[in-house]
Amino acid sequence: MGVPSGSDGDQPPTRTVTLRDVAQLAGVSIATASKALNGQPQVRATTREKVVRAAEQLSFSPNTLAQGLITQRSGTVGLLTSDLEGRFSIPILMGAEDAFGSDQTSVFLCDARGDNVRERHHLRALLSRRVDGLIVVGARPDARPSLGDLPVPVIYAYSPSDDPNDLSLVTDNVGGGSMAVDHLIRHGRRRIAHITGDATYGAARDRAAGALDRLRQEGLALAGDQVWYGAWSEAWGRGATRMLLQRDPTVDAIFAGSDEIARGVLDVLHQEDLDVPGRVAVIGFDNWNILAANARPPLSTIDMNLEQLGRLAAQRLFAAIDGNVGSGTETIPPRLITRESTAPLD
Amino acid sequence: MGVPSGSDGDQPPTRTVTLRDVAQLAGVSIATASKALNGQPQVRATTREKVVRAAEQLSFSPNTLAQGLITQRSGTVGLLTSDLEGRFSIPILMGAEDAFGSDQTSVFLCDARGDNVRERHHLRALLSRRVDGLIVVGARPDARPSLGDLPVPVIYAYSPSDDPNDLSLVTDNVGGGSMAVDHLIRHGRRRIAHITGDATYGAARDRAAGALDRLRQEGLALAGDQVWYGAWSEAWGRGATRMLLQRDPTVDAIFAGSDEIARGVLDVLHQEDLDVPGRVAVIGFDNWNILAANARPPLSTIDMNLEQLGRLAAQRLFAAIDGNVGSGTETIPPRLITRESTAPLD
DNA sequence: TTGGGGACCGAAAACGTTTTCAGGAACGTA
DNA sequence: TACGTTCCTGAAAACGTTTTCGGTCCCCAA
Repeated sequence: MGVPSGSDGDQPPTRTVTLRDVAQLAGVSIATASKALNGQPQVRATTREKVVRAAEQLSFSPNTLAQGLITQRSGTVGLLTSDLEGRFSIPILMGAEDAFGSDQTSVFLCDARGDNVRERHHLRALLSRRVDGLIVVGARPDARPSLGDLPVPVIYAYSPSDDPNDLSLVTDNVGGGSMAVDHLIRHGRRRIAHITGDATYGAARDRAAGALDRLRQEGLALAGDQVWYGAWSEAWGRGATRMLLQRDPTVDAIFAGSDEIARGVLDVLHQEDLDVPGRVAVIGFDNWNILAANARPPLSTIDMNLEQLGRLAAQRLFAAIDGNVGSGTETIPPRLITRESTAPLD
Repeated sequence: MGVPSGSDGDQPPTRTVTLRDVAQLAGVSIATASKALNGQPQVRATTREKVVRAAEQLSFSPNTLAQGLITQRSGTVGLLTSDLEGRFSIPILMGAEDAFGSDQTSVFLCDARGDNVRERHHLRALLSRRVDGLIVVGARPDARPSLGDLPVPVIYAYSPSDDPNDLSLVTDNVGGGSMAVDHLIRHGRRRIAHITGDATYGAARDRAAGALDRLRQEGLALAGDQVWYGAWSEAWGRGATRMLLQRDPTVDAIFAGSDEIARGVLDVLHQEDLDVPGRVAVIGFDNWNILAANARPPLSTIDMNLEQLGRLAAQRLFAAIDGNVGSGTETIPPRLITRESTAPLD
């Protein structure tokens, strides 16, 4: 277990091959070797060929540190997230990584764990590494303090910056809420209730606002007479549903503020022998696959398009690096995922 | 939305401050400035003070690219994961990031998405960036092809390398399986069944092996007469439980191969009005918090200590970078999480 | 007064690239 | 033959550090 051992082929400490080696093997100067490999036009086709072959033969790989030093572009960006643990950072991060990966930029991942001093520490490190830009991914969709003026462009994702001069990308919770309710209405539901999470989250209030808005347009009242704010948990979903059924047994659809809550809702509806979606339709929020797709029945839900948000953040960052800095808040539209927990009332 | 706008204070294009500026302000040479800031002894206390003050005043931050160029250490490592999406990579990644973050090393995150050519592409990029080492995080706990001889040390995490000369860190599935069954036995259970996932996963077979082993020690037979291999899904948990109850109604404990499966098991037990844990105890695997902690009742489970695995990977990589390269396979012990789905039979 | 030695400092080389610019070769034209 | 072009190549500077090594200054003992 972990036995120290010299690497297998204990070669004479093979210096990493440099451009000089390539040039030498190709019989040209370092300058032309560089130009040949970078596709500069002012080099004869035959010499370029020679150089390329030499580079391949030595399996040369240019030292990006050196390149970055002179071009003043490191080809790296920082991804500063406040909680890796949370399920929201990950898709954003995937989208961003994907968008960058197809370019030549590499991504530094930093997790501040919601700690401010850790964030500043990582920030220092990233700037010291001369990243070309950075994306700040928040933990919850409420505004966060701006990092202020930095020598590189910054994009805020998920949590918007509190400074309107920064560029922030956020999900559309109002739109999502109204989209969920719209879906239920289209399926003929009239007695629609809303159970959601912690009211201190802007996301909870926004989704509720969107839902109420859509109901009002239709001239409908909220079943259960109130928005059931509580916690982002399955247990709250169960508890609220019991109370709701007691207060208003005529409910025929429940919009849950998260898939977790929706799971709790489903659980109690089963206990009460209320058929889903025959008797009561249920729609969740987040499209957290493990919860939504495996529910019984599989859960219709609103997808916030987080991966797209991540990709867009990457694109906006590129633009900013190229000088097109933007500002303000851009909103990503959500997407309805229909599964079997919602169906037309017949 | 995204209106291009020059940055607020349109300062005269503020060149990033370099060591030369610090030296100049402090009235010393670049050399002494460097030595002063790096805590080299051969510099008078008063001059060091001057330099430090100048550096602060200009908020100097050393260019790590330049440093890396000459010290031949970039202070970066690559984290090459095959699927970010999967829930197993994340905790490992968190552990590693944490361990590195407390050091001065930054982490390049690369997601190969299970694609081989993407993996090679990222590998090239990382080597070009002169990372000091890298950690390869697999998607499933079966062996994966070695990356072969690289100019930097490599640690394989979760998925071991198929080359025994590499150093791999893996979870202990056999131990986990036996730990789960042991827990059930200690609670007086005698009719223990095992429902698990896809038999092509080494993890499934290993956990089953550990479970059977422990049963054999106790002279017990498996309830249901077989290991119920199937899929890593809630649906399979439900289906298998129904079959199991039909075949052997005397079962008093179920060891599920994953928390997802366990959720399905719980669901059917509730439908059948079999009290958990009064009548049947249930234990899961993975300690996937969202599923386990929110189950009804909260689910006892086996935690694979993935975060610790990530941290250990970071430590081993450090050691390797410092010349202490290891080889072979190191196993991380699992941990029992007891919640309310298991209890003594009375 | 001289010499030795310690403490401190700075000039310069080095890391591996890119880019500028001067110049050589080859060629066509007057 | 002389000259202007065009095409290609290479010397050298630059990027921002670290590190080596020789040098200066000062102090103290002989």
